[in-house]
Amino acid sequence: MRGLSIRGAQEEDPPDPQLMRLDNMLLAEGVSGPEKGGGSAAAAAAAAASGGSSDNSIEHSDYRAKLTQIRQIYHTELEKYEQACNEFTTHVMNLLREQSRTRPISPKEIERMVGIIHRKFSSIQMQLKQSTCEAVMILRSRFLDARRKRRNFSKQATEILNEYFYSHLSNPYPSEEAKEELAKKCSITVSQVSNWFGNKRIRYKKNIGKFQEEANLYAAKTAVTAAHAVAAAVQNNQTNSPTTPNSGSSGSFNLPNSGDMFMNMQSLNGDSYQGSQVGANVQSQVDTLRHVINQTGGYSDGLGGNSLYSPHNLNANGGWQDATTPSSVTSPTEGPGSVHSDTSN
DNA sequence: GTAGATGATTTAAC
DNA sequence: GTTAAATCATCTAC
Repeated sequence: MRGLSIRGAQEEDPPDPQLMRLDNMLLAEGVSGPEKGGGSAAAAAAAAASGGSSDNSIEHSDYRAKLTQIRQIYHTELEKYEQACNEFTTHVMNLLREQSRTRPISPKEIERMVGIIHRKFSSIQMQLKQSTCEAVMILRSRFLDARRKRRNFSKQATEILNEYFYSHLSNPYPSEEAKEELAKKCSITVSQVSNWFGNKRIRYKKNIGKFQEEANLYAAKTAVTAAHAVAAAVQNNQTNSPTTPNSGSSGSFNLPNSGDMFMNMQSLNGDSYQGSQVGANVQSQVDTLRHVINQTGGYSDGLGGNSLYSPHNLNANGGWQDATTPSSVTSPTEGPGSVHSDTSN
């Protein structure tokens, strides 16, 4: 009859904070909101976190596809529950209507019954929302956790990074510009470059012997180039004006002021070119050359702890022995802890 | 399946 | 903010 309405019961429902929280989350994740652009915020955040890799869009669409799947399931289930709720309410109302023929039924009693039904169904709905939220959280954490989809860098990228590392072994702290350059060359992000150098430094330091072979490889690889470049630099220095002969594609790595290593190299070779006038790429090549000279002249026992290559790079504390290490007399400006700029212009 | 390699993250120091 | 160091999670070669 007229009194048999379910509206009253719905209006009486106090706003459940837990339910509100779930609703808000589902809305934010694009599960319960408008159809278009669902979960875009989360996907965008995840995309940003993934570091902008080339397969980013694929994973992005994968995320969206899965989110859509969750959304569909949620809506189907929600619809089912609502339908079941309505059907059951109608059924109970019909029963009450029939009963009203035999006994008087007050509107309050009807309201109470409807209230019970709704509470039951809303608790089911709450469970649905909760499990949907959990599903979204799992999906999101899987998508956001970069470690789960770690990809090794390409061989070329690793080579570029290694070349830089071993040719700057005296101070393997690329400046921001150098990092950007390397990132561009390797098609990775600057933070990936930083990560790589962080990992490389610590792993190299921990086991120099293990990396000796690799160091030799990269040193030999660039030895010819270094020899040519140094020769050219010397020639330039003798014949040309003091302008920096810096046309390397790897950017300009200038030597601000000669360090121990560099000075050693000068005496080692007997050459007398000035570090401040030669492009810093030469300095890296000097590193390489020195290593090659040491390696060919020295005896490698495989452990490398006291090899000719490593000790000049690492100080007693395990830090990198650099020309600009604070303990050094020459230049107390740089070293671990500050952004190094052996490539400063 | 496993060991080692490797990229990413976390924590603490600076 | 960057860094070292430890750790995690995944990849890769066997």
